[in-house]
Parts: sequence; structure tokens; C-alpha cells
Amino acid sequence: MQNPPPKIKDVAHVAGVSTATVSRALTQPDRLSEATRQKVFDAIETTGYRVNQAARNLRTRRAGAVLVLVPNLGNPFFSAILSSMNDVLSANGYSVLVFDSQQPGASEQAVADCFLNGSVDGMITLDGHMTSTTAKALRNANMMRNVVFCCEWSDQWPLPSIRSNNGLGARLAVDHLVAQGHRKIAHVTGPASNILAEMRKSAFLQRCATHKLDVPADWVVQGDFSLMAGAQAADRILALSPRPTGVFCASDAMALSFIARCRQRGLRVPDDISVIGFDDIEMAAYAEPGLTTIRQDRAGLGRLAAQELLARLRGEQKTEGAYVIYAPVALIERGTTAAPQNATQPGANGRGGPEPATGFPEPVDKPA
Amino acid sequence: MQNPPPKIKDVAHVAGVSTATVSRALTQPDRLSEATRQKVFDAIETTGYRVNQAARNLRTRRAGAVLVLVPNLGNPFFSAILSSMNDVLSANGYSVLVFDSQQPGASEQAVADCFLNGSVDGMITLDGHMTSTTAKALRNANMMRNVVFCCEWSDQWPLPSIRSNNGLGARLAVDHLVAQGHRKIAHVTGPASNILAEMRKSAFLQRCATHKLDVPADWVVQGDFSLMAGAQAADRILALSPRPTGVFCASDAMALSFIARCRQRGLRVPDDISVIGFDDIEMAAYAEPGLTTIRQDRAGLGRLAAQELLARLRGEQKTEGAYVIYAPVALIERGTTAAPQNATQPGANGRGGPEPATGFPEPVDKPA
DNA sequence: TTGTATGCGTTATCAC
DNA sequence: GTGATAACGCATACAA
Repeated sequence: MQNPPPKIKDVAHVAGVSTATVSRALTQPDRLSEATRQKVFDAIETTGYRVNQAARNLRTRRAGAVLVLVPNLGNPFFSAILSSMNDVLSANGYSVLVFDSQQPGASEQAVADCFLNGSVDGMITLDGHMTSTTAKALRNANMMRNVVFCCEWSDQWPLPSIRSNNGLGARLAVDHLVAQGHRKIAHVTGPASNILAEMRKSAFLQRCATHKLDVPADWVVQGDFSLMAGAQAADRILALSPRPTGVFCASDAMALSFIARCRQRGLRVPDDISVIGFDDIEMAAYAEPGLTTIRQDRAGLGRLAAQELLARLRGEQKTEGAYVIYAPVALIERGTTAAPQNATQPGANGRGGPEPATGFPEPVDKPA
Repeated sequence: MQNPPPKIKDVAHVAGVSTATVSRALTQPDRLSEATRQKVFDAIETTGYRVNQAARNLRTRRAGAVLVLVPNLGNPFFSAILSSMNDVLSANGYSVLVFDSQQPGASEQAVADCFLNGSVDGMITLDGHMTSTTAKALRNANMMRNVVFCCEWSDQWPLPSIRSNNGLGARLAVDHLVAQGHRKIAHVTGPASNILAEMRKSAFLQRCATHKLDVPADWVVQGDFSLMAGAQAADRILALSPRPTGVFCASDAMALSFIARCRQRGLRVPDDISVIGFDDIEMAAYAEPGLTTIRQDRAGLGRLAAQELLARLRGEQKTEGAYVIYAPVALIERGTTAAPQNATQPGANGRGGPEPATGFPEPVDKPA
């Protein structure tokens, strides 16, 4: 039982053909005659042969693996994305290597090494911060063309970027609150240098301006997408005077903990204050009341990014340089937003905002 | 800039030594004289050499990668575990390949292939269901010794298992409710054939028996750890008559959605019904009220499993066959459990239950 | 359509 | 302590 595993030579012997033929049967079955192909497959069956990846990789100078770089693997927001990436990639014969970009020491050099030592054919990075060290390594390994951004991105490098329309999402959020009569709207942001945080914040501010809303500086409070940040933000915002009647949180995690803290301090949501999140994590639909939020198509983001990378790995590099592929966002109205208590409705019907969300698959949001 | 990458031969040439020496400098620096070692490292520096993994793997018959098999990557419960595994493994020079065991078609064969084609040195499986197909492949590749279970497990195979003490967790939960005066306690289980679900359920029933509590069959409702299951379970349990005053949910996800549904139907938690979960996911501490739950040390589980696998990969296979390593569990008391409304306290102080939790690091549970 | 022969870049086995 | 050289298992250029 512990014989050395069968090699291509053994298969060739059993099938009565040359090793080259066996190899071809594996990689280009079409180029063989029906008869020999069958012979080879039979021999593979009887010998229990499996190709040795290391040998194949060495010979073909491919790795059959792609790297997915995740900022903080512990963040559940990424798990759905990772899952759909994994589906697409493994269905196409690629292994998925995951890497945490926030790891203590390693990450930076580790990623570079992956490319330089050829253990990876490409990369999807969910981390928008790409250092010039990494970029240099990519260039060096001639791998710059095999990298795509997903969710986050950096304009500094000429790479495709699969992302949600964060600006639209923020506008939908503001419009929704305005439509319900809110005029005093606060915002809890993502982490300081985060591109998503910036996009959402600037779109928030612009849209507020469009609606002629005044947004004092201290109505925009710094967060970091985390549960803890939401609770802290609540403490700060509830202490404001006058107090905002609506709050747009840049993540659902912050929105949920924001709401929890409001309750803890005796405020009711949405009666006393309306809260809208961003992401539509699964919990949003199962909270009480259900969290009004901007849905991101996490599965779609992962799938699109994986498909884009696959196309590039196949050499179907349609476009040069940077370009953007948007995954849909949509307003999901649940129970944490309502008209402010002492407000007059703006529009005839409580609907004063621009474009509603469209193009989003299966807008199911009610638990069974 | 697009010269072929430097090979070991180039380094040898620059350093004025043989390729064998360069190779040794990389793998066993001690066996070289100080002088030549330095020469080699300098040459590596100037050439920008990186070892070609495929070639090394082919020669050494190692892969430098381990597989982590996750049942449903989309489940955020696993992200913390995956994260700590990744930390340990990558710090020790191993790449982490993730695989979703619930993927449509692939998984089964894909996992087997990983071992048979040598692209992986070992595996940590978070999925307790190991088919005999997979086991056969492992045996065939002589890889049975390089597999460890984490969280879930199967007694069918002689493998180490890193897990929480699920029985203790369930007992702590029951004892806690009993200590508060509950006598009518229901349970929402995990998925049907899941080993964790079974352990928690049987320990629940046994402990109830110990406390001489009657548990009618319909007080144990089938769940599956998911948010949706918790909401559905609430519908069923709230319809019971007499209605249980306390509920032990086998996961925090179910507990949280259970509570949400209770509220939606006008019941207050913990006033009208007490709920205790299992896991202590991050959200538990930020819910309002905070979720009383049994904490699992997710980071510890991942770390221990990774360390155990590493030891095996190093050949330090201490024990033969199956053995268990427990990660600590602990009762985390927050706000979703309280004395039932019409109950008499059992003990002098509302404390009638056995052993409190111990040995758990940093029992912080309050948001800042 | 199939076979022959070479090389992918390392490490390991021997010598020295 | 160091150097020559033979595998490792496969894919492909070329020949047939």
C-alpha cells in the first residue's frame, strides 16, 4: 500500500503508449485518437494516477493558485465575498490562497515572495493599500497584469477594480432620510485612510449640500466599521445639541451597535432617531427592528472579481490600465428609519428623493 | 527588466561557489563557513534571487501549504478561527489553502486530489463529516497522520480533535438558567446530523434531568445554527403552552434572531423570557441587551489546531490515533437572562448551579 | 496522430 | 566545508 505513487511513466507503460501521449491525454485530449485516449484514461484509472502538481508547475511555470489578500480575515464582512470567489476560482481549477494583510510582521514581504517564487498566478486584493514594495515585486515578476482590486482599491496603480457604487449608496441613504423629513443628519465614517470611508463620506457631504442641509463638523464622527466604533459614535452623537434626527453609518456593524447603544441610553429607534447602515449583512434582516441599509452585493463582488482575474489569467486582457466594474447597491428599507418626530413631510408622499434603487437581484429581506 | 528571473545557478556564479553551496546556504546555513555563507547571501541580495517553489517542492516532495476545509465559508463564525490559523501557519512558512466543503459539486474529489497530487502537506478540517472517499485518498497518500479536526469532528477516524467542551458549555447554560429560577427550559438545536448539535443537545437533556426538570419533546426544536432558524424556532416556542421561561440556543446567531422575533411579537427579553446563546460572537456583546452566552475561544481553537498540525508536519507525532484537545468555554453573563417572572428563587442568592467558569483569558464583555 | 529527447530549478548523494 | 551530478515528474519541440 505504500508503493511510490504512480507516475506518468507507469501509466504510459500500462496503456502501451509513450509518456508524451499520456501527458497530451491530460492537457489536450482532442489531439488524440479516440482509441488511444480511451486506453490512456483506462490506464489512469487502473493505476490510480494523479498528476504531480509540483512537477507540472515547474514545467509550465504556472502555479494554479491565486492569492486573496484580505484586510483582517476575522471580519465577517469578507467571508461571503471570499466564499463566492472560492466558488468561481476552484470551479476553474485554481486553488485559493488566503492571506491576512494586517498580520503583524509578514504580509508585505510574504505577498511579494508569493509572486517572486512563483507560487501564485495572480491576486485579488480586498485591501486598497498596496505598497510600492508590493508593486515593485509585481512588476518584477511581470505580474502587474494579474491583479485586481475588489471592494477597496487604490488609484495609484493601473489595475481593474471591482467595487460597489459607494457614492450612489451614500446618496441613496441621504435621500432616503431626507425623503422622510430629516434635515439634521449625522454620519459615522469608516477608518481614517480608507478609500471606502472617504467615498461614502464625501458623497454624504455632497448630497447633504445638494439638499441644502447644514452638516456641522462634529456631526461627522470618525469610526472604523467596527461594532465598537458604532457604540462610541452613539455616545458622541447623542451628546450633540441640537441632536441629529438621522444617522448614516458607513457599515452595518456600526449601525447595529449604534442602535443598541441608543436603546441602552433610553432612546427608541426609529422613533427618537433614525439609523441607516451600509452593507446589508445578514444580521441586518434579523435585527429588531430590521436595519434599513444600503445593500452591497457581496457574492457578486467576489464573483465578478474572480471572473475578471480569470479572464486576465487566460490572457483575455480586454482593457489596459485601470477600469472599474460596479456591483449593484440598493436601498433596503426596513424598520430603523422613519419620519422625525417634529418634522413636516417634504414631498406629497414622504418621497422626495431622486432615483430609487434598481437592477438588484432578489430583494428579499424578510425572515421567514 | 524582463530578463528571466535569476536561478540558483546565477547566484552561484556571482558568489563564486557551486549551486550546492547556495542551496545549503538557504536550507542549512549552519553547515557553511561564515565566509562563504556571507558571500552567498550577498550574491542573493545583488541578484534578487528567490527560490522557485515549484522546483523545490518537486525535489523535496513537500508543498509548503496546508488545506483548511470550511463548511460554508460564508458563515462568520469561522472567520475568527480561520484568521488565527492563518497567523500561526503563515508564521511557520505554510501557505493556507481554503476550501468550502459545501460547494456544489467539487469539494469531495477536490480535497482528495489536493493530497494525491501533492499540492498540500496536511489539512485542518472544520467539517466533521469526512467521507470514506476522502479517508481513502488520505490513506493512499499516506496523509492520514497530517489531518486534524477543529471544532467539529468525527469519531470514525483516528485523528486528533481540537474542540470546545460542548458538554460543559451546555451544562453551564442549563445551570445558569436553573440558578435564576427557571424550571421550564427549551432548547434550539443545531443541524440534524451535526456532532456539535448532538453534544450540546444531549448534555442539555442530561443536565435538565439532573435538575429534575421536565423537558417535553416539543421543547427541543430543530434548528441549524442560522439566523433564520432562530426566528423560526421563536415562532414555535412562543406558541407552546405552557410556555418555557428560558431558552438555550445552540448558537448566538439563533439566539439573537430568536430574541428579535420575540420582541417583534411583543415579548420582552429577559423579562418575559430568558435566552442564552452559544459561541460569544462579537455581536453578542454589542446587542441590547447584551447576549448571555457560552463563550468559545475561537482564536484559541484555530491556534491550537494549527499548532497541532504543525507538530505533526514536523514529525513530532506525540500520540497515535484519536485524542482530544479542549479549548476553554465560559459562561458570559449579560442581559438576556434573568429570573422568571413568577418564580421562587431556588438558592439563597439565586445561585443554585454548580461550578462557575474558569480558566478563560480576558473575560471582557463590555463595549467601551 | 504518436514517440523521442530535453529541460524546468532544486535538493540530495556522493565524492573530494 | 565544498563541488560535481543525478534525480524529482512532467510538458513540449521536434521528428517520424
